[in-house]
Amino acid sequence: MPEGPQRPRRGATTIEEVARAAGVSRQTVSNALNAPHRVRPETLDRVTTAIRELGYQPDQSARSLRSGARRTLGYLAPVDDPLDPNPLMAGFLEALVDAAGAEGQRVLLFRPAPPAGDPVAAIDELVAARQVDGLVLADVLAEDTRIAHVARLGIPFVSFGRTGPGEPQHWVDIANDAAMAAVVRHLAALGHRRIGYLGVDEELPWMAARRAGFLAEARRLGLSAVALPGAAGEAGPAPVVHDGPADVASDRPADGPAARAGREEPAAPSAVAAVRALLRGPDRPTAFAAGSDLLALDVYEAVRAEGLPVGPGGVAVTGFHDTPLCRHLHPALTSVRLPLRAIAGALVGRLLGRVRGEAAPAAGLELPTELVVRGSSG
Amino acid sequence: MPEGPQRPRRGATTIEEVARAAGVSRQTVSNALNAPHRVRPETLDRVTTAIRELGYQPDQSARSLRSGARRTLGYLAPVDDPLDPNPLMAGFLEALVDAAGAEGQRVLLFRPAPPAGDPVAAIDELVAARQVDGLVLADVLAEDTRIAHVARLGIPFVSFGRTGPGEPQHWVDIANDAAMAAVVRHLAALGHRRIGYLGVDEELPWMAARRAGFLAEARRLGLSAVALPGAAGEAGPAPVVHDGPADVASDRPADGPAARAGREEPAAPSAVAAVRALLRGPDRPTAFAAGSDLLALDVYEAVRAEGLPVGPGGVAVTGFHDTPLCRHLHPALTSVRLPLRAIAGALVGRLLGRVRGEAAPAAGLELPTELVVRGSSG
DNA sequence: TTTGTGTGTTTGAACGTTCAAATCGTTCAA
DNA sequence: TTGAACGATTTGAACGTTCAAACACACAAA
Repeated sequence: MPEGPQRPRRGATTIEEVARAAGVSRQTVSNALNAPHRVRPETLDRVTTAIRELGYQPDQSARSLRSGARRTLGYLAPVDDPLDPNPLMAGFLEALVDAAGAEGQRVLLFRPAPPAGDPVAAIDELVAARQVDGLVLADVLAEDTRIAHVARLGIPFVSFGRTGPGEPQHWVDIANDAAMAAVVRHLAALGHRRIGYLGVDEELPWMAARRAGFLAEARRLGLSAVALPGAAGEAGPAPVVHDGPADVASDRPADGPAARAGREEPAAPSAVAAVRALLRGPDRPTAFAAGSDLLALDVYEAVRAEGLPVGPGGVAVTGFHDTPLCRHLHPALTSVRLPLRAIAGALVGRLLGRVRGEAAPAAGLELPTELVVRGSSG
Repeated sequence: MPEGPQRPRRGATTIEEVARAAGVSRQTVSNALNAPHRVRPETLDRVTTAIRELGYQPDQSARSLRSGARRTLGYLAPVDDPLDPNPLMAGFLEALVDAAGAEGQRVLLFRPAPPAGDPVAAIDELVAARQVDGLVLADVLAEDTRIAHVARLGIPFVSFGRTGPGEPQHWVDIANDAAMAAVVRHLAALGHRRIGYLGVDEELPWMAARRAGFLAEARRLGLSAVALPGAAGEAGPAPVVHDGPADVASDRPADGPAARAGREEPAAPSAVAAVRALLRGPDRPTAFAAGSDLLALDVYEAVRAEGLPVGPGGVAVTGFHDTPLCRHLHPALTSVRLPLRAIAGALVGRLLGRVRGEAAPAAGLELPTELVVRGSSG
């Protein structure tokens, strides 16, 4: 059973061997790599050739030890509800790794040690061991302890998701409210005059922003709008309703992820029931915007249960995230696509700026989304 | 605008300071950390206290440089079709990071540089820079060039997904065929005698195994079975059909990921059409197993389009992967849950064994799945 | 001729840790 | 009493790189 050659884990080519081969000193090889402009073109050529022929690559540990630069960014994976994971994390991570790679940086993934690990402790370990130059955080909440902690530590960081007004503004985020406003305009352009919104977990900033964006734009356009909390509550608070230019009543659903933790199967039917009730009532909405693609499934179900077709002829439906699910639905689901590559690029750019000690931009960056129109509304 | 204290990136506590504080030498501190049994209990106590009080953690770069151990595992993220990403990658990565963390290892994420990057080159870079002790590969195909390459390099590796018979057997995988056989038994136990299967991308080993497992178990139980290629083809090859103990005809759909690359929207409707045709035909199946949760959506659509209910009373449906989607469908979708934490644990265990130079197990490891029964079949 | 100013290259030291070998006591067998 | 063996600890060196400073040389200005 041949297993390949004895692996030469130790003893890879060093800078010294390259130097000897090129007839120069250690440092010149180092310069050729890190500051080519300091090396005479002819010498550079000789060194480059030697590097190529010997297949040399600097040992990253030695580099880091001496220079202090780790060339690695840490990504703190959010600990989300395994039953309700953030639907875009996989795609975001890919984009992040690509963006980092384009800048010569690697991405180190880490998580609080389960069970119920402390993210702050995980950050401390990584930083104390000097394994990363900077940190990328995601799923940032209002008053997030992680933000306060990394700011105190003084390690460069950025976040996908905006931080509070009193905190450092090193964030990149999508314009959740504007995205939902665009959805409302899209539906209005199709002739819809009474539209509904189905949300969930409204204490999450991005969810709250989507709902707010929906209501604001509907009011601006003089549409009649109904916003449903998607959470399960027997009697529950009254949904936000306003007609025409009336004022918006405020409410907050009582339960969130905390209340739902530990459940085996969520009480999704109540969301369906709420939408059905609306569809049966007077002035039923002719269109529904959902706060996520998965929530749109509940809307589909409610619409069909009421014997109506989903789509422009019946009840139009839109989602959020543009997950692969959208294309597999019938009709395919109109959804909001996030510019993950742009987000990742901006995050990496800003983070490296901070790592290099450049002055930080005074404000966060808000990126636009793209509405992908499909059969469910077009 | 206060920005936190000047960050002390350089100048963190070193082993020397700890040694001084504890009144011992460098090496004793090192021993206390790496080989506590060599240190007298009383001394160990003093050192441990000093470490805690000074908040010392060894610099990972210095450690790696001297000892050669990187304490980091590389995960080569597969470059999958962005329109059809592997649905379990996010969950698998989380499990992998946790399993690695439990062994004191970090996970470094890397990808071939886009566009159209070469995975082999990406591996070479990482290995040449000595940034990882071992590699985890995923989505392994038959005759995968990555496997041959890492075997040749001699770097320890493991794969999620089995390797070919001529290759090293350092893999962990789920029993795709057994999982689908369990689905068939589940449906048979519910009284179904004629069942259908909807697959896609059957040249992928795991998809082929699911299909094969379905057909084999159906035959064993004497059921009548129909397996549909889920791919879009106008006339397409005839689906595999067998009744009772008859022999299985073979076919292969003409197009796969390659043929589908670059498309904006997939031709999913044809899968729906194929299922509908089957449902309209004589001896229509009373149950359908799908090769993934997303494919189950097509089955739902087909069943409803034929005016039948999804569920035990009408046409039973099952999926694969147990994604969050399952719980949001109406009725909720019965699906096959993958033991991601067990897989990750086994992979990390085997990989570290190889890193330490222990003898490799002679064979791969196949882990069982779990059937989660929900409304669509229960 | 001397001095100054670059440009390109080399040399010595250092980064923080662990390895390998040496040292210092103690205990036990000869 | 010697010395062999062991356990606990220390010392010197090394891992492979980059920093900081020194050096060599060419060329222009005084």
